[in-house]
Parts: sequence; C-alpha cells; structure tokens
Amino acid sequence: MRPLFHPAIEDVTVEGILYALSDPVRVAIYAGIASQKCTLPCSNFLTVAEQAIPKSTLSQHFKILRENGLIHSERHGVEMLNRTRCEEIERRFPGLLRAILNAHAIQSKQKPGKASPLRSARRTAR
Amino acid sequence: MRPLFHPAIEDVTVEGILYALSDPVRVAIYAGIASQKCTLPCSNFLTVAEQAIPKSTLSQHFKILRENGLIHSERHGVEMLNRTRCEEIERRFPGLLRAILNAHAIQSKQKPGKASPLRSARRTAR
DNA sequence: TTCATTTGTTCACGATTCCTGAACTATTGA
DNA sequence: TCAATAGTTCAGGAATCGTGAACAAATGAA
Repeated sequence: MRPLFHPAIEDVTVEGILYALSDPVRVAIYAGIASQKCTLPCSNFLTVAEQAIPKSTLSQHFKILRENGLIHSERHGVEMLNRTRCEEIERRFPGLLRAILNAHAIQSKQKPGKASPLRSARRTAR
Repeated sequence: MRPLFHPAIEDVTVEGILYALSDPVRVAIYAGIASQKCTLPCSNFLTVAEQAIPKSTLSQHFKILRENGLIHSERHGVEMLNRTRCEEIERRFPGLLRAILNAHAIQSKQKPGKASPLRSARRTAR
C-alpha cells in the first residue's frame, strides 16, 4: 500500500476544489466531515443519502478529496481517520468553502427531503 | 439547429455550477464574460491563456456553461452573444460566484504569469 | 505464533464522458 | 445566388469513471 499523498496547500487549486466538490457523493462526504469536530473513518459513509456506496468507489472518492487538498487522512489502527483542511484552505481562498457549503445547504433546504438521486452534474438533465 | 436550452434559475444546482467552473477553459471563459459589462461572442475565446481551442470544443464548453445556468446566450445576427446570469445566481446562492472568482484571482496572481497548461483537475498531478 | 476479522487500497475492465475534425445550419452581405 | 462568417451537431478515438475481485495492513483471539 503506497503512502497517501497530500498536496502542499500552495499546490491546491480552485479547479481541484470545485471538481472534487462537484460530485454529490463527495460533497456529502466533505460536508459530513466538516460538520463534525472530530475525525471520521471512511466507513462512516458506506451509505450516503440513503444510497449504498461500494467501498472501492468510496475509496476513490476519498482519494480525490485527499489529492485535491480538501481532507487529510491518517491511518489509525485498522481504520482511516479523516479531517478537513478547511483552515488552510480558508487562508488560501477566503470564503470559498463557506460559500460552497452554504449554497449546498440552501439547495438541500429547497429540495423536498426525498433525497436527490445523486446524479452527477456531468450528465445533462433534460 | 435546435433551440438553446437555459434552465430556470430554481433548477440550477451547486454541483452543476462547480462542475462547469472546474474546467480551466470554462472558468476563463466565464471570468472573461463576467468581467465585461457588455456581452461577448463565443469567438472571443478561440484562444484562452495563449492556447488555441478548437471551435467544436469551444461550442461544447459554452453549452455546458449555458445548460448549468451560468450564462445566457442569444443569437444576434451571425454570432452568439453571451452574458452571465450572475444576478440570478447571486440571489439563489449568495456569495458563491464571488468567492469562486475571487479564489481564481488569488490563484492566478500567485502563479507566475506563464499561464498554467490548462490541465483539467480530473487528471491527478504527480 | 497463526488465523479470522475489519478497514481500506489497488487492479482490471466495461460504461460513460470528453475532445475534436468533418459536415452541417443559419445569417449576412455582395 | 454565392461566398464568408459563427456556431452547432455528429462520430469515433482517448480519457475518465464506477465497481467487483483480489490484495494489504492492523487488530484481537486462540
């Protein structure tokens, strides 16, 4: 198992942050971690919005969040503990994460709680 | 040529906005339009960051910006005039676009002006 | 120690999406 | 009517995504 890669904060890009958070599963994961004061293991997100996520898929999502600088992951015993890098990102891009999470909160408040079908934004609606 | 689709503002999603702006070419286009008071034709962006963009590719980029609610396009004679929908989006997701454009300004200020190679965030660096 | 369990990663491959040259549409002006 | 201009649409190869299967690492029990 190769060591986990965490980019230096000055190598974190806006495109990377937006890309990582443009997926409904990943933004749910990120929001979940951000809302906690403590760290969370990956296994905490085996179901997201009432939908099961295969663990290999989950692992890839965490990798994308990690390699785009949004979270820090550290092995602790048998599990991986994840925390956000929000303070660093806030210093680099003030207000960015807050605006994104706030927009998400607005959107999920508007939608009927029935949980959106986790459709990727890449697939055009219509 | 089928009529252009513009989503209603209440159908615009955060995921869609983040996805559309997670591409370096698209965010450059959007920032270009947003920085002008007037509308701009697509052909204004046949080169972005000193790099030529094929016009079919450019057309797809505009389509993604349009169908995710970021811009409004209207035919005017032989060309397509584009303007941002920033006021509507600001009402729906306050502060979001400002934070993103601000973060981009910070990033491009930090980087040597040599122009980043327009690498998509999807491709892992390293 | 050895073995089973748990948690997550890596690999491989089919499905999806992206990029772009070629062909096409629509408008304008000569 | 014809040429030129500005974009769109289509098709196919390239790249990326999603996921089952196999693997790796740590723990605890026997």
